[in-house]
Amino acid sequence: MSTTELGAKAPEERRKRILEATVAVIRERGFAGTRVSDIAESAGTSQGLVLYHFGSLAGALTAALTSLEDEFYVEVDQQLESASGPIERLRLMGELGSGQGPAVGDWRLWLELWVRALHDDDARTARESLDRRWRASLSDVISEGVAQQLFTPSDAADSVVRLASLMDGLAIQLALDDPGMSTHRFGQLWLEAASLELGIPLDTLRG
Amino acid sequence: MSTTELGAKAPEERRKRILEATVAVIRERGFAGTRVSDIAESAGTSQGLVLYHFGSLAGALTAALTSLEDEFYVEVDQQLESASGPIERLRLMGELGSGQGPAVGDWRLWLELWVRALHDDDARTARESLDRRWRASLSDVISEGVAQQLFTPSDAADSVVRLASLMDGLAIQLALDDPGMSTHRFGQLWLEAASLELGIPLDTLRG
DNA sequence: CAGTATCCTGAACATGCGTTCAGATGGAAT
DNA sequence: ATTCCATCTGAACGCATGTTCAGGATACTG
Repeated sequence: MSTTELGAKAPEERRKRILEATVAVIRERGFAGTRVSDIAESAGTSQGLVLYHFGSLAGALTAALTSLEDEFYVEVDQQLESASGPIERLRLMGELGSGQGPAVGDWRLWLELWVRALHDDDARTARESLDRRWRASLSDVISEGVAQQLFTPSDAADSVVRLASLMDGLAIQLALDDPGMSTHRFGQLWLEAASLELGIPLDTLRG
Repeated sequence: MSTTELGAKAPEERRKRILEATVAVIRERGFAGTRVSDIAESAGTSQGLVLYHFGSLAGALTAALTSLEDEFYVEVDQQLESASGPIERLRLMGELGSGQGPAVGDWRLWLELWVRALHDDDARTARESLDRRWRASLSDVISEGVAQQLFTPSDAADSVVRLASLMDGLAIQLALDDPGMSTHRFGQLWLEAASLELGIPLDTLRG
């Protein structure tokens, strides 16, 4: 019997813990405010180990970034599969964005990512691919709706960009706790925009 | 005759130079990346003087923030007065946002401000008041259009929030040089949204 | 002209933080 | 049992950077 009960995969467990801790700290203190000691403390290990696994602070931050990316993809796809029909999928995307449903993650992380993308290339490509992916999903839903003659956008591509951008813009207020913004109002406003953009009666969309 | 040709206001000139330098450095390196030495170098003075005038790095950053706020107010009001009629004013706001006209400032600064607002109270209140002010201007323009029966939004308040948020969202892509986004497309997309929201024929809006 | 307050500088100081490193620990292989 | 390698720790190192400070220069004042 070994003295540890963690089994053979202890090191990788540890690595994963550090990764999660890194994300947690970034969420709290932002990319710029995250220190190696914060990560170590949050993960319950030494600073040395963080550097051992990721080489440097920047390495840990980048690793956290891609880990986040993966989570995002998995969660969005999983959620979208669970819905049937373009109307319901559209509603779901509104909820995913507003964070009502099982949240994709805190919008504050996205703000942090955007700013980091201004100065860091890894962040730039990560955010670009996340955005592209999200817009692709939205585009798919809209195409589906158009094919079923439920949606009648005057220009589907433009509507995709606008609806995605609107979500980002609303997200800023949500992330900053702007008075007058709430997850409920977020969802409301976004669905109304979708109704306008895609020519769907609001009642239909609200169900 | 004094040996300097700067006149009596030399100290305040100097202070102003430092303020402008601070804004410039923030624009380049972000809030988090701005160092006292950067400001001093950019302003052509010593580190000591920066601290002498603003007490601390944080003080300089905050001062730059409020200075930015003032500039914004002045420029927006000045621009909006130059336009006549709600349609033209709306078009102007689109241009102001996209940075085509005399730019309000780089959108990257706004991104920086948003993220700083996550962790710093001065930034939080600054950005909130900037946002409120901008939305108030937009709201005024829309009210004017409604009064003249040019605009027919189903809910003016909601349209204000959506159009302002859409601008923020588009701005992110512009700030990050997203492929597929440009100042021209920014203005295009935003005006189309305004057309949808306010029930204005596109031809009218495009002039 | 003398005195004083304001403005400004460059160097010194203190500290926080990323990184390095010498070794401890423990399991696997021989 | 001995060796070896991966894993992990805590301390030490060194650098970057915000802040302090002693003093010089300049401009007002009486």
